[in-house]
Amino acid sequence: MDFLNSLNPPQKEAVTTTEGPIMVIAGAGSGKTHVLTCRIAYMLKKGNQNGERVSPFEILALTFTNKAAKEMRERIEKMVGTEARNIWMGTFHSIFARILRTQAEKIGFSKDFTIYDQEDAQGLIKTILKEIKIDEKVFKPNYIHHRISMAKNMLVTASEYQQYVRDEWTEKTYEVYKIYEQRLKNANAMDFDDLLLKPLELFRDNPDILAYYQNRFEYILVDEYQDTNHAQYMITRYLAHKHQNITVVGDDAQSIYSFRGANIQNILNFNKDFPNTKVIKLEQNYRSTPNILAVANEVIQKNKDQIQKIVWTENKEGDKVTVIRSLTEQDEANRVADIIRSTRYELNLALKDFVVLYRTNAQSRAIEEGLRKVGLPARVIGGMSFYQRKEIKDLIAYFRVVLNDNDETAFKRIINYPTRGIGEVTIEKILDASRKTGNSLWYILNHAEQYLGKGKSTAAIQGFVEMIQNFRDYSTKNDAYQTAKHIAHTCGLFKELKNDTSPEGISRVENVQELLNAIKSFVDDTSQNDKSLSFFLQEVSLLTSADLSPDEDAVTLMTIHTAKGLEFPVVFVVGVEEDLFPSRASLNSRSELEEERRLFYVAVTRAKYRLYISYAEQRYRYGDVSESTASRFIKEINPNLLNFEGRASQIIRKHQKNHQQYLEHSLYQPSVKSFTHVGENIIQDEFKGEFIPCNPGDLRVGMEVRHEKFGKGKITAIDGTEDNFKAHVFFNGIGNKTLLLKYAKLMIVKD
DNA sequence: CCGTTACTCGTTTTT
DNA sequence: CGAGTAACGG
Repeated sequence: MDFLNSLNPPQKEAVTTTEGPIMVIAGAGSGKTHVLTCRIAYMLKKGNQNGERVSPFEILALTFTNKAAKEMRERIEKMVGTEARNIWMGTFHSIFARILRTQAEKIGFSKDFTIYDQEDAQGLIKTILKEIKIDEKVFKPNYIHHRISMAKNMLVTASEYQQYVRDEWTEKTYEVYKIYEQRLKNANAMDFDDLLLKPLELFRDNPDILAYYQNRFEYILVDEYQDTNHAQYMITRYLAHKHQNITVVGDDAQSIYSFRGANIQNILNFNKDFPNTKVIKLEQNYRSTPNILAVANEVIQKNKDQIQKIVWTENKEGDKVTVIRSLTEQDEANRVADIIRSTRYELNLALKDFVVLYRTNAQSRAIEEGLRKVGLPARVIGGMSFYQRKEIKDLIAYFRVVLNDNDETAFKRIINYPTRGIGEVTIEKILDASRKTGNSLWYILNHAEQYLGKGKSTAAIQGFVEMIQNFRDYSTKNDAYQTAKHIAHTCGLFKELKNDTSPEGISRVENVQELLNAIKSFVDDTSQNDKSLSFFLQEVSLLTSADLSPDEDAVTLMTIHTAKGLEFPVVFVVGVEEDLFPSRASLNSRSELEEERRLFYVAVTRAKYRLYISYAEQRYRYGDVSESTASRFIKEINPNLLNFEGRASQIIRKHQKNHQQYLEHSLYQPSVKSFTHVGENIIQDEFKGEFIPCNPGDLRVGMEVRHEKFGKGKITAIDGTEDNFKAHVFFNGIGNKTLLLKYAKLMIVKD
């Protein structure tokens, strides 16, 4: 196994320990993906520890994005060949959507169930609010949806939710939740949360099915475990129950999705559920320079909730981290553009080696504009993704109606788009009739005359019904692409869009064409055997912004959340200002503030060679200017690690003062952590052993040392020459220090 | 029934 | 500022 040589000892252990529960705490840039890849390749090629062959069909690997899965699969394929294609690998959502499709009847759905995205779900909630006359100005649909979603994540069903009702809010949520679930079911639709909930229901009520999957998935791997929610946690627990061969990989310091229900306790409590868990820590970073890492370590150290670990590196020193202060956000964008323009030649980098990261999608505009002005192409990831565009969703709604005649949300979207004389009043009548009689929308539409009488509207409806019927017939005789093309040209959408000759209008036509192309290549894809339109829609509805990656050479712009798991030679983190990052909404609670800090940690650790942290003193908010100040996260960094761009001396002095004040007066306390037992074990490990005196020459990067004054720390780098050896040491709760070995009496910690 | 115009409100982050 | 909604006139 030649690739084992590329692994350090803990990595090797994580790869070759095939049996039993394992938790890998993988610091940023510690080769986590490499380990996962090698681990699977190792099992396939070499078999398990008992010397048995492992088949790819027995491995289930759950990742955070489809892109991560795709990349991992490709890398494994390079190592072991085409059998890699047979591994079950994907996001929780896509894997279980696939399983649900084969088992849908068992839980009262048909296999062509529709997946409702955020917009669909919220739209449905909105109509429910209207129907039961709850003021949507007070009880915001998105907020209600969030509460329902959280409840679902916690496996609280609508009827169980009743016991949590204590005020007006929970009461309304309860009312809506009940109807919402009913309506989803009637529509033969599931929302994102259902894709995790329904499998659990399926397993709970069908022990034979559970047993089947438990047997089948002998080895389970979960990546980004720190961002799994309770439902995902339960799924893995169910599935791993029989074989107990579960490997979870994660980094508590990179847990940034609690707003989506991610539960950090999953990682902290893992070995309660799997008592013989082997904990492996990967702490050597292969990505970033010591300077970048020092900044990251120093900031994250301010968090109370964390598993103690020290990420260190042997990489070359590199440049200091640069802090950029700008007057306005335009100014900020110009500077970023300027730096990219000059650095790309200086460092001989491609444009796609640069990334600009921000806290909120809204910030992308100014940066885009700044880059455009100097002629640098930019690629904005996220925000409104392709499949969320109106014209795309419109066409997809036609597909959905053709496949699933109960899909209420899709019906409402297209019944009068393009306009065909079926107005609001008429639609209301139809919905009303459906609700009153309990008949489906499709049924009412088919018997329009009976419910609405004869008239213009009824004729229009009959025309619509005929059209859909025609599409349905067509779809049974033609493939997905032919069908899609036929629908797009016949439903009037193309005609409607072509009327608009503005640049945006033209781009909309192109987008629709692009969707058709995507379906064509889906049909032509030989590695895919399910070629139905239905399967295409399923795949499409679970795409992430990170999943789309055209390979043009352009500067990448995205949110920090989207950047998780990626790395770039040069990183700009922009808008690092109070009230923006950390977000104003997070200031009320410690845990939310700590999540912001973890987010900052994620941002910083994306950088390989150069990192710029930028803030502007003025920024547009809600259309008018507002003043802003540097984020506390900047002040938490030791100024010795930083370079200040612009009116330097003045700013440095100010910054040093800030930092000093911060250390003296702030809430900052050396880390006395609140740990669970996992954390405690890890801490205890670090405190056992004795100290031995040493000569400067004995010290190596990665060693644990003890300093008289600063206590215990880990060497993150060594430089200087002969007499002047300097060690960069990261001390627990104190941060980075550079020590002259001549003077510092360091002791090696021996275990 | 349809399209235009005036107003309100909001920003976290996304499978 | 811009998206999304309510109100109005054709």
